[in-house]
Amino acid sequence: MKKIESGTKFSSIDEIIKPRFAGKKVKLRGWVHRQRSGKKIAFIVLRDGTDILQCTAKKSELSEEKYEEFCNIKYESSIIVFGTLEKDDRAPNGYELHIENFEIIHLAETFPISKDQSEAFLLDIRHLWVRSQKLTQSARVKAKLMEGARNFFKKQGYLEVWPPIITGSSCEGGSTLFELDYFGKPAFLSQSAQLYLETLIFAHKKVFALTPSFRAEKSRTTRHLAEYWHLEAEAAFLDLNGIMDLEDELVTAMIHKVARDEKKSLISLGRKPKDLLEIKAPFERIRYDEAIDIINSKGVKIEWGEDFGTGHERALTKDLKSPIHVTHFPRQIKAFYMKTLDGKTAECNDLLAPEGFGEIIGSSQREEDIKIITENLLRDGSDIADYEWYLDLRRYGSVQHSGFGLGIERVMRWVCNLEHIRDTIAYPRVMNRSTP
RNA sequence: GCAGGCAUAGCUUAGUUGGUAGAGCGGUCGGCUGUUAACCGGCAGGUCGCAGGUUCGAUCCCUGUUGCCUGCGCCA
Repeated sequence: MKKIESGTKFSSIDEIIKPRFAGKKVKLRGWVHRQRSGKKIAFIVLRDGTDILQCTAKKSELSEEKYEEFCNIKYESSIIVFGTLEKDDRAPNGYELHIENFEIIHLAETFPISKDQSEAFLLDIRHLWVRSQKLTQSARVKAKLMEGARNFFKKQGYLEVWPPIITGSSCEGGSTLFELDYFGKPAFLSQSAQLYLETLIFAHKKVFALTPSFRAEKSRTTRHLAEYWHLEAEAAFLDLNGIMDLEDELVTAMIHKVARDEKKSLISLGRKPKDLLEIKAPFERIRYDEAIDIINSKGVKIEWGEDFGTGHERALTKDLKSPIHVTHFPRQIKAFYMKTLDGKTAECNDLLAPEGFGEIIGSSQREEDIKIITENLLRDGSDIADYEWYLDLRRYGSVQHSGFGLGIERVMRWVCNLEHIRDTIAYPRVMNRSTP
C-alpha cells in the first residue's frame, strides 16, 4: 500500500461537480466504482463518499505502462487521480475528469459483488455492500432525518438525554426482551426508554432521546428489526392533543430537512422531494371507532376491540398522501401506562405513514392514577414490585404528561420508499442474522 | 411462533418424466469500442445444501435435517 504524502490538497467530488470548476485542475482520492477499458480510451467511475465521478484516461495522454496499469485496475481499488474537470454530457452526472496522472493506493482483489445478487448474498457480504449506492444514499437520508429531528427538538426546548440500555425490568411484556447475564443476575436490553424518560421530565420538563431498542420478537416481516433506533420524547403538562401536535411538527421538520438537503439520494431511491415538501403538520386525526368503519368499508373485516393487523393498516393508509393519526384504541389492548378518561378507551394514538407503509409512531398521554396503573399491571400479570420506582413518579409531584416513540427505520422505509426495512440500516439485525 | 417456498460453478440461474449437468455474469487470454455493470471469440471453474432410504443406478423420488426467502401474528 502506498502512503499518501501529507500536505497534499484533495478535493471531494460533491464540491467540484459545479460549472465554475469546469476546466480546473483537481486531485481526488476514492474507490473505483466501475471500470471499463479499451485500446485507446479507458474509464473508471470514482466513488469518494460524497458522490461519483467518471474519470477518463486516454492512451495518447499517458505513458504505455501507465495506461496499461490503468486498464488493470480492479473494482474497489483505492486510487488517487489528478486531472482537469470538464463538463461532458456523455458522463453519468454531466462531468468527468480527464486524467493526467494517477496513483493506485491499493489494488483490490477481485470484488465478490457483481451484476446479479440475491438478498441473502448481499446480507452475507453486507460489510462490502454498505459501499453500494443504495445503502450509502439511505445512510445519508437517515443522517439528515436525525439532523432535522435534533434541530427541531432544540428549537422546542427539549433536552437530549441518555437513558440506560441495560435494564432490570421490562417496559411492556416480558416475552420480547433479550435477556443477558448481568454479573450473575438477569438483566435485559431495553425495548423502550419511555419509563426512564418519564422520570427525567420531573427534572427537565421536556426531554428526548435517541437509543437503540431491542425486540426479541420472532417476527419475520419487511418492517421489523430486532435492533432498531428509537426516537422518543416525553413532556410534562402535555395532553394527547399536545403530544400529537408535537409529533406532526417533528415529522414535518424531519422530512422537510431531507427533502431540502438530500434531493439526489431521495430521487435515486424513488421518492420525489417535492412530494415530501407538500406534507405538512397538522396531520388528519381519526378515532379508532371511525378507523374501524373505514377499514370495514374497504372490504377488510375488523371488529371493535381488535388491534390493527398489517392488512388493516394497509387498507386505511394505502391511498393516503400524508400520515394519519388513529386515536383512542380500546384500553384493553394497550399498555398499562396509558391514560383512560372514559374507562373504555386509552388516550393514545398511532401515527401511520401513508401509502400503506404503516405505523411509525406509538404515543399516549400517561396515566397518573396510581390505582389504575396498578390495576393494569395486574391485568398484564406483571410484578408490582418491579415497578415501585415507576409508581414513585405518581407520588412526588405527579403531573399530566405525554410522550411518544418513533421508529427511525420505519420512517426511513416510508421516506426512502423502500420495500424492506433492512435497507434502512447498515447492519440489520433480524431474527436469524447477527453477522456481519 | 404459524403457513408456504427455495437450496445446481465465486454470483444469477436452466435442466434431467431417475442413467452424475448447460448458460449468463465474474475470472483468464485475445479482439473491438467515448464507454455507461457494452460487445465478440478461446480457456478454466460443479462430489447439484447435509444425512439416511427406495433403486441395478439418485442432483431428480421419499424421510429427516440445516440454511435462507416470502406471508401472517406481534410491535416502532
